[in-house]
Amino acid sequence: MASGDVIPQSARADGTGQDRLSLGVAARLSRYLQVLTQAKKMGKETISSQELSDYTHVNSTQIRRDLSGFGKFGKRGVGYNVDSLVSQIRKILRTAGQHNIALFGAGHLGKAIASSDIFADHGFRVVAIFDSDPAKIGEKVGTVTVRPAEDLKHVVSEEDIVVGVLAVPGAAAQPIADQLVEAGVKIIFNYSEALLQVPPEVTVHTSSPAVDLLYALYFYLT
Amino acid sequence: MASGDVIPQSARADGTGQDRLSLGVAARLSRYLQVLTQAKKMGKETISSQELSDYTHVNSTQIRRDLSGFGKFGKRGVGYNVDSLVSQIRKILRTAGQHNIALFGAGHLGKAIASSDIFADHGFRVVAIFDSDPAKIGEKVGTVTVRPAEDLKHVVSEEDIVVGVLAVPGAAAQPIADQLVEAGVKIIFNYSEALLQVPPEVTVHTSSPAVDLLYALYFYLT
DNA sequence: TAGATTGTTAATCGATTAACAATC
DNA sequence: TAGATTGTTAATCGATTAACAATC
Repeated sequence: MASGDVIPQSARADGTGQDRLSLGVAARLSRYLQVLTQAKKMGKETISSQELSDYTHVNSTQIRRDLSGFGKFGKRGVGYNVDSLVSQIRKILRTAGQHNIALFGAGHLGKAIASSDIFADHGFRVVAIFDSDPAKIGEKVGTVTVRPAEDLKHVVSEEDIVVGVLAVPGAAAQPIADQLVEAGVKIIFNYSEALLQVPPEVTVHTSSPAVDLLYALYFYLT
Repeated sequence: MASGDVIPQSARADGTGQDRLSLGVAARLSRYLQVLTQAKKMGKETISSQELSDYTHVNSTQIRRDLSGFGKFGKRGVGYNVDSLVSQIRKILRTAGQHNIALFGAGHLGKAIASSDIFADHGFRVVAIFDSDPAKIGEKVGTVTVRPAEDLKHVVSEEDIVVGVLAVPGAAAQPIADQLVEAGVKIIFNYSEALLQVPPEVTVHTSSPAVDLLYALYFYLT
């Protein structure tokens, strides 16, 4: 009834191929990738499982285990080569390519997202920005021009967009989600606080910084 | 060496009291809280474990299990009362009160955060905003005036701030994190892509929307 | 009552960790 | 060589799930 869940099958993390990764392995590999991407920017050439552990809060044994399931990527006594580990993980996650995303909402949040490196670093490109406020149409955000909501369907198919990002107020989120679904978007990234109703084949990820904060606070308070 | 990790002890989720919750239970309870808060806004009075499951992507049996460890909060055949479940979970997470947060960076992202309900809904109040750009000092963001970085230490102790939120470019993040640590902040919420080095008693949470997206994409692509 | 949903059990599966030989 | 760190094993612990009696 609600957001389309990701239904994983049992997975073998042994690198033998066709099976899906388990939810946990896929999530952790994504996190390693984030740290590695950043480590690369900082000019780091190798990284140990212990360093990765410090940054991801994942046990170092588990990191070595996760990685060794797909090959012998490390050098004993040295660690992992950052560059080659990045490409290995990208290959495993099959996210080596470029992916186009559409952003909805050209307010402060939308502008922050469009101008940040966060998505760009991982191969996501904001190729279209929409807003329902006529005053914002035509405005430039970075190199992209804000378009009216009516263009959505057309742009989604034209530009091969699979991810829609909602940077709008909670009250506006559901109607836009409906439009995205109708236009064929399969992944919705929801930055509003609204709970979205979508068909089961669509995945909704709701960003929840306050939830993360509550969680961090619990361990601080106890 | 890196971000301070949260080191949980073994926990009994049986409501008998003093022990810490496990990482998993605390994380899930936080997510239930987010959904319940939103459901309440939408005027919902009761909610079933199945509905909670639809929105959180957590198995409904596990939700009932998580909750029943602390008491019999539900009514068979009916579900859980939203209001009372919110206060029960707040009690369990010991986050029933107000918490003050300091925000660093008055750019698009900072403004988006300060004006959103996301933190406010969960009892977090942005009581101070800092920026290192002299041009921004004195500017109003919502009801809060942007202050110079020099005020940081003074404000943190004055206003009883435990959480610092970084909404600054990656290159600026580490020096500000250092200042926050020096001022006594114990939880840093990092919206930049930088990897932060902090002492072990400080918890860093790095927001990683692109990582979440990579992860969602993997399951879409396979 | 009939239908729905909780609370709980029992069985399984995956995550986690310590330890250490292999080896760079 | 000596030190460091991987790759891997084995043992444990917690998460997950199906199933169903209890009961609203």
